[in-house]
Amino acid sequence: MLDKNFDPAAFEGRLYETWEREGAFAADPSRGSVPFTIMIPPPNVTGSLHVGHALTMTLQDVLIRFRRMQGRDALWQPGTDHAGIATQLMVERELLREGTSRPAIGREAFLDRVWKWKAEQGGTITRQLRRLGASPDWSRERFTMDEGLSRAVRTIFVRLFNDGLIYRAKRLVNWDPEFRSALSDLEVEMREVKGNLWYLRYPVEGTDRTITVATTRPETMLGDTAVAVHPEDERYRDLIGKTVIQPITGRRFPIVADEHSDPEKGTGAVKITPAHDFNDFAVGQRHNLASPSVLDRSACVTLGEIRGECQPENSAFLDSLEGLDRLAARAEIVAYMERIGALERIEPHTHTVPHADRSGAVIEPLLTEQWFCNAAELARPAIAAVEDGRIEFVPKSWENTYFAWMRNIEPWCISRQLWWGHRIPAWYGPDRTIFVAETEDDAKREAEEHYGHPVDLVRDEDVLDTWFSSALWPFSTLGWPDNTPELARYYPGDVLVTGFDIIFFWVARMVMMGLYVMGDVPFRTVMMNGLVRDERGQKMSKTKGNVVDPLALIESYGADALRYTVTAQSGAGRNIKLGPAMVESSRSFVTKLWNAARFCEINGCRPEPGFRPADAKLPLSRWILDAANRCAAEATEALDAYRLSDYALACYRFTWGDFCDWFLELAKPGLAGETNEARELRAVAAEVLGTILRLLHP
RNA sequence: GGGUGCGUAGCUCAGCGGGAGAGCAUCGCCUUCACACGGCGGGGGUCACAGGUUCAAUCCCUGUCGCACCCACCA
Repeated sequence: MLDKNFDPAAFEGRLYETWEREGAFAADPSRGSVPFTIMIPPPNVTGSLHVGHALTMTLQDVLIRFRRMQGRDALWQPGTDHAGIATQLMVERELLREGTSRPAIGREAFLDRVWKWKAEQGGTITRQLRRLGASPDWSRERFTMDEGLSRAVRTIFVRLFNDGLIYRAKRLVNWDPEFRSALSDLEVEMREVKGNLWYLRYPVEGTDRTITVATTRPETMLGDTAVAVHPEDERYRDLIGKTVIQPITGRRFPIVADEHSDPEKGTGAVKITPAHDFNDFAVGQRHNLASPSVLDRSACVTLGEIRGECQPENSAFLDSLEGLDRLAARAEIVAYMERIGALERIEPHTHTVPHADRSGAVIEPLLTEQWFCNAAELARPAIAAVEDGRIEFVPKSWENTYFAWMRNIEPWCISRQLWWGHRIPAWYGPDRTIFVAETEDDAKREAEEHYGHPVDLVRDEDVLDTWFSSALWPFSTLGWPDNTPELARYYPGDVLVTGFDIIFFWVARMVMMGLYVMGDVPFRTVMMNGLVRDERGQKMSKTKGNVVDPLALIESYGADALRYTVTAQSGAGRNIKLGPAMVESSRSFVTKLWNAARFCEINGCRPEPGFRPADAKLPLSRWILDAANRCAAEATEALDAYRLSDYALACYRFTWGDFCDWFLELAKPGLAGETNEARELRAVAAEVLGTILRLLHP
């Protein structure tokens, strides 16, 4: 006898173990059926399950179970990501707590430490996915730093390099001074900050005039190489071409005319610091200006590059700046300018300042040598693939977002000054000639050929952006570069399900790499799911304390209740609101279903081996069977079209409204006994219950 | 500055050219032998606002306001 209240905790774990043990989730290339592939967005290996995962993984699980039930050879490829920056940060913090640090223990020991951390924490997320009831083929689990996947990374790096699509260049990059690494544009987050606008007077040489520039970062004035004014600006027209004298260093540089200057902003005259500002860098290129760096990798003042040009009278002050943090230097410089009467005024000013999304540090644009990927070249076929419909987004409106970014894509900075990640397969000869090869031996051979004799090579210190290996996920997990049966069978995948927050980070780059390496798209449909918010629609964050823990919800209400909630809420690409109240109402549905099954059991409604639905005679039977068919058709249609909430609601309506409230209530009086009618009703009840269970299985 | 999405019952949302809907909440009744995590019944909306197209507009167009998010050069 079933208990009247369903206790999910007692069943879900046991049932899952049986499923997994019996290989119910395993894809089987030797099966004859048509494959159906979903690549899991690999979660951070040391992460834990949050509501966003709960949503996206549930939706994928619904789709994969649906196709599996249809007899397709369904592969849901699981795995985890090494998450370079995030993981390294966590381990570094742990080291700091122990009173040591990453530089102190050295690269090798540090990497050992991260692997150890991974070994300890690595199982958490996959355990939690199991608790959610997700059904990927665990026997094929991969990790982005597995030997196989690492080989894929090296192979593609070499290929892209040989094709001229990866190159090393000295460019202005987003620099995280706290983490001391370059970041890609995507890892930068603009935040509004209250600051000041300092108006600084620069004397114009050979006149008694000054020109006033406004800046939010006075410390960068040390690296100025020009003042720019708009060519049409009447106020400054006569000053164009004249020379200004930097008040602190005494360096001389021209006043140039450039469209970049906006007469409306500040004073209309802007100081140009090519080495520390992206716009200024562009201006510098147009006017052939030098671009001396005055901040080092920790964002501390370094005057090496300009020292020779400075006037000796201020060397005491300049010496005092050397090595100062940028903010300390800012204060000193402002004070100095005020002392010499060159500070016109200070205006409070709110502006958006770039921050590193992980460390939170203020980004300092820095001129450094980095590895870049020519994304524009790779983007061209990737744009075409969406234009001509080989890839379709659901909902379609996301295609515009994709296009907008892809059509204006900037070179992708792929090197990171981290230790945890795929080390760049590049070696340098004694004269800094670069040898890119899959292995050190290959590099040495190339070098020997180049120099005519064996030489010692030094390997590049940097590692690759985490997203570089993620971009290869759709084929690297299937064994590429080897020509495996899996690769032939499961590539390209069918649908990718993910949040729109990583459309550029991941989706776009998978398309680029898939087309470049495989000559075909990595998936045909991209289903975008929304972000999960709290019950009032607010973003969840630890500081607000409104984070909902999916595991707590599972404990209280059961995995099915949570899964049903997120599926029913997941309207096409829109954000979903999630809180205990909603899961609670789903739990009621689960209980309702449980009790319907219990009712059938109590009343002896068991599947009749000889029963055929077409033989049903009673109007009630025929009606419910017909309704069940319609519900099944509706559910299937909704799932085919990726309208998962419609699917969930159709099942809900039929189960509760039609089956429980009408059919079971009306059938009650006639269920008992051995009449033909009673036998038919019992068989129909069992039949329809079976349909419902199958429909709701996903 | 550019762009996207959303504003429909107290809440969450569906509908998207001709009857304003669902679930939850609420109210009333039901101490019924599957389920009170239940059953039956009821109340509740000038479909953000202003114009326009149409025989007809919540639905199409234009504009306004409000909310959210994305992109963008930190003067």
